[in-house]
Amino acid sequence: MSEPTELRDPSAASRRRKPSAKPKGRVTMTDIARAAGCSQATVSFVLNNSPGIRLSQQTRDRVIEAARALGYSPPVFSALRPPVTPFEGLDGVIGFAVDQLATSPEAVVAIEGARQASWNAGNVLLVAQTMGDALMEPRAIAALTRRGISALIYMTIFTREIAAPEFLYSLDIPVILLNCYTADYAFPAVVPSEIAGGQSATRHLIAHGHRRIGTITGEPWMQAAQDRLKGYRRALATADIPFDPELVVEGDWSASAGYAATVKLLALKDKPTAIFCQNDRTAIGCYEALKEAGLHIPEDISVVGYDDEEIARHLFPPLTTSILPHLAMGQWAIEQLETPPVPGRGRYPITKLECPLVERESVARVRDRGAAG
Amino acid sequence: MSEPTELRDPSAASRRRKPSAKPKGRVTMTDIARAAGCSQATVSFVLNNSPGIRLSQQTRDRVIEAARALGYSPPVFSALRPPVTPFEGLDGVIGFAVDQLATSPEAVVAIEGARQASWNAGNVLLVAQTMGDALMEPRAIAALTRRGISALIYMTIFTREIAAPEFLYSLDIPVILLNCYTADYAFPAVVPSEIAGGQSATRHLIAHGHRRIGTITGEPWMQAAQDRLKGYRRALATADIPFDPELVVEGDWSASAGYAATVKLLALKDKPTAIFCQNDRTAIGCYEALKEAGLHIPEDISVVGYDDEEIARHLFPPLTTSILPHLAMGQWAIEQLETPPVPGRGRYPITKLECPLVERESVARVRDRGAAG
DNA sequence: CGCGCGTGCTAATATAGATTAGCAGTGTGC
DNA sequence: GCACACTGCTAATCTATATTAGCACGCGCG
Repeated sequence: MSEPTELRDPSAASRRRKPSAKPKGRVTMTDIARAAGCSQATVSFVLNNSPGIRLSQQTRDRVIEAARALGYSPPVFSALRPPVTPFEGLDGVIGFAVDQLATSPEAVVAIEGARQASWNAGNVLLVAQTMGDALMEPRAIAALTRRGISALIYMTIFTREIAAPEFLYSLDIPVILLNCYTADYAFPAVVPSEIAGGQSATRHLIAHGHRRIGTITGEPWMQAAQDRLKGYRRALATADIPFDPELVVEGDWSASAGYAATVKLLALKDKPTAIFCQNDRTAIGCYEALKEAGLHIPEDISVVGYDDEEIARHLFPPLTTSILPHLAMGQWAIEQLETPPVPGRGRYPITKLECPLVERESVARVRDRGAAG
Repeated sequence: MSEPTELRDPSAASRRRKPSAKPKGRVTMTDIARAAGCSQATVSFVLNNSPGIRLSQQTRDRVIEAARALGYSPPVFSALRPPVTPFEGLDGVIGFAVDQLATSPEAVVAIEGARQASWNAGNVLLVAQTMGDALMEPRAIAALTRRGISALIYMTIFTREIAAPEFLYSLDIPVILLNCYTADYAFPAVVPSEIAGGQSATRHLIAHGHRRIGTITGEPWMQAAQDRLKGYRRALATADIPFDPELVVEGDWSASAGYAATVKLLALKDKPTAIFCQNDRTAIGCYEALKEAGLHIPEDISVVGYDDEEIARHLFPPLTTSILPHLAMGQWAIEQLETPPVPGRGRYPITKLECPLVERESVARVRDRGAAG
C-alpha cells in the first residue's frame, strides 16, 4: 500500500504482453486517452461534457475523434443474459422499433397489442422510432439493444418487403417483423391478409346483390394496393362475375383522388351499383362526389372502405369497412417469443392475419333499377 | 502524499457523519447486500443472473426483495450530462415515459414534438408506457434509466397535478414533466394554457357579436374542465357580460353528454346564440342536437370546440376549435434540456403554452333575431 | 522582475460493479 | 473416520469510470 507504482498495476503488466494491437475486448477510456495523447481523466471530462471543466477545443476534438475512430461505447452493466426475464420481479424488456409513430394510428395500435401481451408476463415494452433513416436507425436500435433487451419487434408503417438492415441478423436475440418481411424469410413475420380483406369486402357487396362493383385503388406500387385489388378480382372470379377494367380506377389513398375517381366511375355508361374504396380516406372523397351527384348512400349506391379509421364511424352514413388487424399483429408478435426459442435457421413462413369486415350502414341490397345506365 | 488515510478522504469523513441512514444518493449493491445480509458479490451474482454460480433460492429471493425495496437501479455511466450530444456520433438517449399511448392521440403528438427537437441534436428518443400502474411504472422507468438515458420526460395523458413517484427525485438526470406538474415545483413542467384557451375561444364568439354564450363542460373534477370554464368566465367578465349559471351545463367530454346538454340549452327561455363545447367530442353531440332541432350552423347558432381532434375538420360544417399544443410541449421539453443544467434547487415555475384557435366554419356573426327567444 | 492568477491539463484517488479463488459446512462412499 | 466432492457463500481483487487536488506554464502588472 505504500510503495506504489510497481506493485499495483498488474494490468499494465498484462497489457505489456500485447504490445500495440487492439486492447483485447472493449474500448475503454484509457485506450482513447492513449490514442489522443492525453489522460483518461481528460477523456472522461470530454465524453461527459463535465461542467466546470475547462479544456481546449483542440483536445476535445482529438478525444472525440479518437473515441469515434476506436468505436467507443460506454460500459454495459447487467445486460440480462438469457432472453427470458433475468429474474422474477426485475423486468424483462422487449424492444419495439418502428419507422414512424405519428403519421398513422396503426403503429400505436400494434404497440398496444404488444403491450397487452407483454404485460401479463411482466415485460416492459420500449419503443424507438427509426424514421426509416439509415443513419438514425442503427442508433435507435442500438439504444435498445445496448442495455440488453430480450427481443426486438421491428415494424414498418407500410406493409412491404424490406431489406433488413444487416445488424438485425447479428443480434443474438429473437427478432420479429411486424407488417413487413424479408425475402429470405429469416425472421418470423406477420402482415395483414390484405388479399383476403379485399376479397371479403367485395364478397360482402356481391352478397348484397351487387354485380357492377367499382373499385378505387391506392398507389399502385404499394403492396397493400396490389393485394386489395387482387382480393377484389378473386371475389369477382369466385362469383363468376367477369372483371371489367373500366370499373377499376387508380387512386392514391387520398380523399381528393377518391372524389375524382368516383366522378369517373359515375360517368361510365354502365354505372356501378357499389364502390369498394380501398381505404377510408378514399371513401371520404367518394361520399362527397356521390352526394354531389345527388345519390343517396346506401339506397342508390353502396360503399365500403378499408382500414376502419376513426373517421369511418362518423361519416354519414357510417362506413362499412375492413379492420386492419394491427392489435392482433402486436399480440401475435409477442406470442411468438413464448413458443419456440429458435427453430433451425431462417425459413419462417409469413403469417397473415385476417382483416375482419365491420358492417355499418353504407351497404344495402342492390335495387332493381332496370338494366344498366 | 505519504500519510494518507486521514488526510484525503473528506468523503469518508462526511459519510461517517451519517452512521446508518440512507446512504446518500444512489442505492448500491453494497446497500442491498447489507439489507439482505450477504455480500456485495452475492448481490452482483443474483442481479446479473451470472451463469455458473450456485446460490440458494432463499438468498436470491432475499436479494431481489431487498433490491426492489430499496429501489435499486444500475449505475449510469457517461449518460451525457447536459442532454446535448456528448459528442458527435455517439448517441444520446432521452427517455420518454407516458402513462398511455393508445387512448388518445395527444401522447403521440407530444412524442413527435420531442422527437423532432431531439433529432437535430442527434438524440434518440426511447418511449415507455407506465399505464399509471404503481407496480409497472418503476419498472418501465427503470428500463429506461438502466440504459443510461440522459434525461427523462415524464408525461401524463390528462393535464393534472401529480404526486411524482419517489424515485423521480433520486434520478441523477434532468426530469421534465409534460402535461403535469408537482405541488413542490421540483421539476420543470409544461402544460397547455387551458384558461387562456377557454378565454380566447369565448372571446372569439364575443367578437362575433354573441352575448348569450352557452358552454358545455367536461368532467368537473378534471383540471382541464375547470380551467376552460375559468377562461370562459374571464372572457365574459372582460367583455362585461354577466355570468349566467343557466348557460353552463355539465358534460363529461362525451358526445352523448354533448347532445343532452345542448337539448337542455335549447330548452332555455333565453336561448344562447353560440355554444362553447369544451371538447370536440362534446361538439359532435352538440351538432347532432342542433341539427335535429332544425338549426343551421353557423347561421342560426355558432359552435366552437376544443382539442382539434382529427374529426373536427370533417364535421359539417368544419368545427372552429382550439389546438392542444402538445407538439410544442414536446419540443419545449427537449429545449429545456439544453439551456440550464440545474438552477438552484427545485422551484421551477410551471410553463403554460398557448392553445391557438383554428378558425373553420362553425362560427358566424350573431344574427339579430329580435330580442330573446 | 517576480507575484498573482487564469488556463489546461494530469496524477492520484474514490467508487461501483464484476470476478476469482477459496473457505466452511455437509454429506458420502468405503 | 477419512479422502473427497459438492454446495453456498465471502474476501479480496480487478476493471472502468468519476472526481479532486494541484502542477506547470504563460501573461499582465506594479
